[in-house]
Amino acid sequence: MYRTHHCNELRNSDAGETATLVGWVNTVRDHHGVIFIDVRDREGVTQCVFRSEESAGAATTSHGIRSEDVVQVTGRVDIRPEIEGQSTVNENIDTGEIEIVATDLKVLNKAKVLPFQLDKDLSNEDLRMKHRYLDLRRPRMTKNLRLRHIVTKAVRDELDEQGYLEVETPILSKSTPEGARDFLVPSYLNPGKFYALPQAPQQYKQLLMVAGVERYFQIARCFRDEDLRADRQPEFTQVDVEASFITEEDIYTLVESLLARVFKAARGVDIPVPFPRLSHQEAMDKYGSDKPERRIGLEIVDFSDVFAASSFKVFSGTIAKGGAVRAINAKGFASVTTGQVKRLEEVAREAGAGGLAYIKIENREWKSPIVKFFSDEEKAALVERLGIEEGDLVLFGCDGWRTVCEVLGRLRLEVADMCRLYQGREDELDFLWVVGFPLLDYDEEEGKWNAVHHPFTRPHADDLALLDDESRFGEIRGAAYDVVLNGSELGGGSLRIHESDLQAKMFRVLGIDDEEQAANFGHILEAFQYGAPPHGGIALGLDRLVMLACGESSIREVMAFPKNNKGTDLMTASPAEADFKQLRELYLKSTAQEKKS
RNA sequence: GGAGCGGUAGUUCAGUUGGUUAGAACGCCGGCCUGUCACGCCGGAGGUCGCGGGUUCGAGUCCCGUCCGCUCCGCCA
Repeated sequence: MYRTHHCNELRNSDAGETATLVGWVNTVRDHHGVIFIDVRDREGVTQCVFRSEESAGAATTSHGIRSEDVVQVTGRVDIRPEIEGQSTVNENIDTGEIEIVATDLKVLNKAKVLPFQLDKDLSNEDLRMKHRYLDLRRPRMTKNLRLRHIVTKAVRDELDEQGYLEVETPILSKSTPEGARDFLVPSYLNPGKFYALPQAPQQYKQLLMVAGVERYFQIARCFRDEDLRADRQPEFTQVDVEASFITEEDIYTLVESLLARVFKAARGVDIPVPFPRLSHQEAMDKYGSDKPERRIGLEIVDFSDVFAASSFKVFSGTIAKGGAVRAINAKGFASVTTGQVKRLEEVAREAGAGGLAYIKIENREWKSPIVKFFSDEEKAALVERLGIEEGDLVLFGCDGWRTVCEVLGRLRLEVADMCRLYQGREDELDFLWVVGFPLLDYDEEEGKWNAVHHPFTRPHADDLALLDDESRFGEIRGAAYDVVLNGSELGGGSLRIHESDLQAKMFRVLGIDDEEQAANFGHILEAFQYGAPPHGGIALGLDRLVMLACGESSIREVMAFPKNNKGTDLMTASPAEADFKQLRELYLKSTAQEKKS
C-alpha cells in the first residue's frame, strides 16, 4: 500500500494517528535542524516536518530533495504547535491545522529541475505545450480538468435520468460532401479508399432514430481540418443529442435543465430558466449578430424612416435602393482617440462598410462632417431614439440590411472592448435561444442555395409550401435553434426531415442531383422509407461549455492535450511524415489492386 | 490566403534619441540558519538579444527577409 491518506484529507481529528502520504515535493524549507517539506497530490498539500530529534531515520538535511521529486512520507499526525505563543497554523490550505511529524521518507523517483516553475504564470505557449504533462500539474490546469469531469458527469447524469441512451457511433466514417474539410484515413484492406473522420455524428444519430432508439446522446469527438482559433480545435467534443417524437419546446426544456444542472455542479449557481428567446430577425436587428452579446447594451436603432428623405444623399440614396440607416450610441465615448476611430473604421470596413460615419457630442456641440446635412427633425429623432447626451459617440451604419447589421454588430463588440464594458460583468451568465433561422441562404459566387444549418433541417411547418417557389426560398424559416451564452454559440439544433420524399426535395433545392443523392445519401433516403419517426435534436460544444464554466478564454485551457495554432502537437510532434514502410505498403496494395481490375 | 501583436538568462520581464562590461525578480549552484509555509540572509554561475542579411565608426534598439508563438479576418454545411 502506497498511502493511507491523500494530501487534503488529514484534519485535527486524526491527531496521533500514523499516516503515509505520497506525492510530489511542492516546496522544501530547510532551517537546519527542522525541515519542512510540503507534499502535494492532486487533492491538495500537506506539510511534513522533519526534526533532527525525531526524524533521524528520515532526513536531517534537505540535500538531495528537490521540488517535484516523488516521495512517500510516513509519520505521526500532529496538531500544529504554538511556538513562543505564536500559532503555526496555515489558513491558506485545508490541512493547515495539522502536520506530519515524519519518521520515514522514501524518494520514489527523482525529478530534474523543471523547465519552468509551476507556481508562476507562464506565457510561453510553446514551452507549455512541449511539456504539457508538467503544465497540467499547475493548480489552474488541475482545476480545469476536474471541472471538465464534473461538467461531463452532470451531462451524463441528467440525460441518463431523462431516459437518454449513450450510443457510440463510428470514428472511421464517410466523407461529407458539403461542409468543412475532412481528415482522411487510408484503408489498407480497401486499397485506394479512404475513411473520413466525422465532423459530427449527424447522419448516424438520425439513423439511430430510425432504429427506434428514441432518445440518444453521445459525448462525441468531432473532427474538422480547418484553421484554428482560440475556441476552435481540429478535434473537439460535442454533447450530441437526438430524440424521436419530440417538439422544439421539449428540446428547449431539456437543454435548459441540462445547462442548469451543469452550472449548478460546476459553479454552484442557479441559472434562471427558461431562457429568453429571440428571433433570428430580432437578434440581427438589435445586436447585429445571430449570437448576441447582450450584457454590453449598445442596442442598434433603426433610422431608415427618419432619413428616407434626408438631404444627406448618402443616407437617403441608400434607403431609396432598399438599404437601411442604423446607429448605436456609445455612451460617454466622445473621448475616443484618433487611433481608436481608425480602428473602428477598420472594423467597419472589414465587415463590409464603405466607411464609418460618426458624431461626437462634445462641449454641447455635434462634431461631425455630416451633421450639417441633418435637419432639426432628423437631429431630434436621433436624440430621442438614442438618448443622446453630452459626451456620447454615435456610430452609423448605412448599407444593405444585412451589411448594416453586421457592421454595427462588430462595432458594438469593438466599442465594448475599448470601453471595457465587460468589466465587473465577467461572472454574469446571459443565456438565450435564437430561433427561427432562415433555412436557406443564397450563395452569390456559386449561384446556388445553401443550407444555413444543414440539409437535414426541417423547414418550418408553415413555410413548407414555399419550397416549390424559388423566388421565395429566402423567406423559408427552418425549425432550427441556437443556444447562446454571453455572445458565444454554445450549441445548435433543429427538428429534422423524416420523410424520404421531402428530404429528396430538399437535396434538389440545394442542387444535389439524383445521382449524387444516391451516391452520398442513399442510405438515409432509403432508411426514411421504413418508418422513420419524427425527430430532432441538438449538439452542444462541450469544450466551449467547460471553457465558460472555468472562466477561461480559450478552449485549449480545458483540453488535456490541445493542438497549437497550426494544428500541431508540439509535445509528440504530430502530425509527422508517415513512415516510408507504411506508405509503401498502402501504395503497393493499391497498385496491385489496380492491375487486377 | 490576409492583418495585427510578441520573441532579450531556465522562467517572467525591463532595456532611454543607436553608444562603455545587456539588468531585475523568481529559479538553479554553494554557504549560514530549530517553526517555516512565496521562509530568511550571504555568495556564485548562467545570454548566439529567435535566425539570416543590410544601414552605420558602432545595432537588443533602425531597415529587409525568414522562422516560431498568440489573436483576428477569410474559412468552419
